[in-house]
Amino acid sequence: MTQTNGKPAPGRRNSQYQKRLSSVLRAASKVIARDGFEGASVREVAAKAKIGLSGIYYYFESKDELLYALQHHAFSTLIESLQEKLAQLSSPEDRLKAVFDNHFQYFANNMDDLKVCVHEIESLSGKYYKKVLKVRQEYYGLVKSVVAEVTGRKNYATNLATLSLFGSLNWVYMWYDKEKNIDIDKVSSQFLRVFLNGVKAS
Amino acid sequence: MTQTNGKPAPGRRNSQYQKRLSSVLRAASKVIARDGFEGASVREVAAKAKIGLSGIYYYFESKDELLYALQHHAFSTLIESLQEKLAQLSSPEDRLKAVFDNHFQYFANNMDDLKVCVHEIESLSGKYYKKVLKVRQEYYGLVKSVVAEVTGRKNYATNLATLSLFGSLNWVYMWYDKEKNIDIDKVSSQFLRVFLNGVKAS
DNA sequence: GTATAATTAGAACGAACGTTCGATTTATTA
DNA sequence: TAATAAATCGAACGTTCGTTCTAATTATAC
Repeated sequence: MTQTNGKPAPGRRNSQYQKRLSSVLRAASKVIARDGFEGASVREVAAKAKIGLSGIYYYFESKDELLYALQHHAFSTLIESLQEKLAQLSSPEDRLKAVFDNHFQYFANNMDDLKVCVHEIESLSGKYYKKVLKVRQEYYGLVKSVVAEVTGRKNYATNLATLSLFGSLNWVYMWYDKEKNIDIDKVSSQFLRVFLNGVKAS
Repeated sequence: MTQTNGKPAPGRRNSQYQKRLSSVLRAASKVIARDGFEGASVREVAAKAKIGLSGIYYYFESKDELLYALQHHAFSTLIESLQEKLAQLSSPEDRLKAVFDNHFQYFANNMDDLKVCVHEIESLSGKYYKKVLKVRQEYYGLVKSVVAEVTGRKNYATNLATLSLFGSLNWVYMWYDKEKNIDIDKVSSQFLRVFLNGVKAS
């Protein structure tokens, strides 16, 4: 299940195909993160991926599908790695810490992808939007259930707290500065502490 | 100081001029909030404002200046109304409550404007970007000082807490549903409670 | 080595965009 | 009412965009 679209099997040159495809994805991530989806041009993505303009359309049927692939892959990875961490933890507070750490770690290692996920949520429509919405809600549901373990109830307040939490996490790309070598683990711990104390006291 | 640009004085028909101008701003706010700045077309803004395409350029010198006017006005209003509220309060917790309420009230009454402020921060460049950055940082500094009153210190933790707070507030437009008649005051109280308990316990 | 499929390259399309310009209409002044 | 300024309009310009198509190239298979 490494394929993101319905293209015919790429034969034995599979490894070359995959390398090209992921270089296109990496380029797209960079350009879209910098210019926004509407502002990003397929021409520049192609140039950055060292491929012809029309070459993009051998790997993706449209600019939309490119964005879809980026977002879907990022959310899937986030969910997968979070579930792996959660499977080994039982204490609600440890599990909540895993939520924070998982998100921040993914952010630290894939800033452009996460920014594209957060900032271009509404740039898709139709089937692509629906598919991304589904995994996004899956991720949201997962986090919400962990928050509910801490608060002890699945009520409106827990729901709002989760939304507040997502706000905090999703805003990070706006102020985090790679150049400043900020310790992302400390940020995660600090965010966790404030949120945890906040919901426990309520 | 009702003028946002350096246009010549509009004579006695000032009232008509101002009405047109604000109808352009309202239309722009709607369209940009829905389609994003890059995706929004000046043609549709003009249509929604019931003016010719070229008429827009009588009031604004460029699409960029339009966005600048929207953002600068929104931040200025946010700062002004917050300062009015703060001037009458002395208790740190009451003042923090005023920060939440002020932001949520403005959001409730000007959703499109606030969304454009949050979502299109990076859509400007050059002089317009710098000017908006300035008022944005003024607003940030104001909120941060109130948070510092509650925590009792202006350290790194307070700084991070403020960033976390802004994330929560700025994310609201992504999930708030006007149709569902959500009580925005309750949302504000709930967000305040979690944040306040969080920073007090730390 | 020849046929077949996978991949790339280049040129071109129509559409939409922000902006400009000159003419025209509407309002104000005297 | 005549002269002046403010405001609006419609048409057009040049550019960039996403996408398509066909031909060429490269790798695989027999």
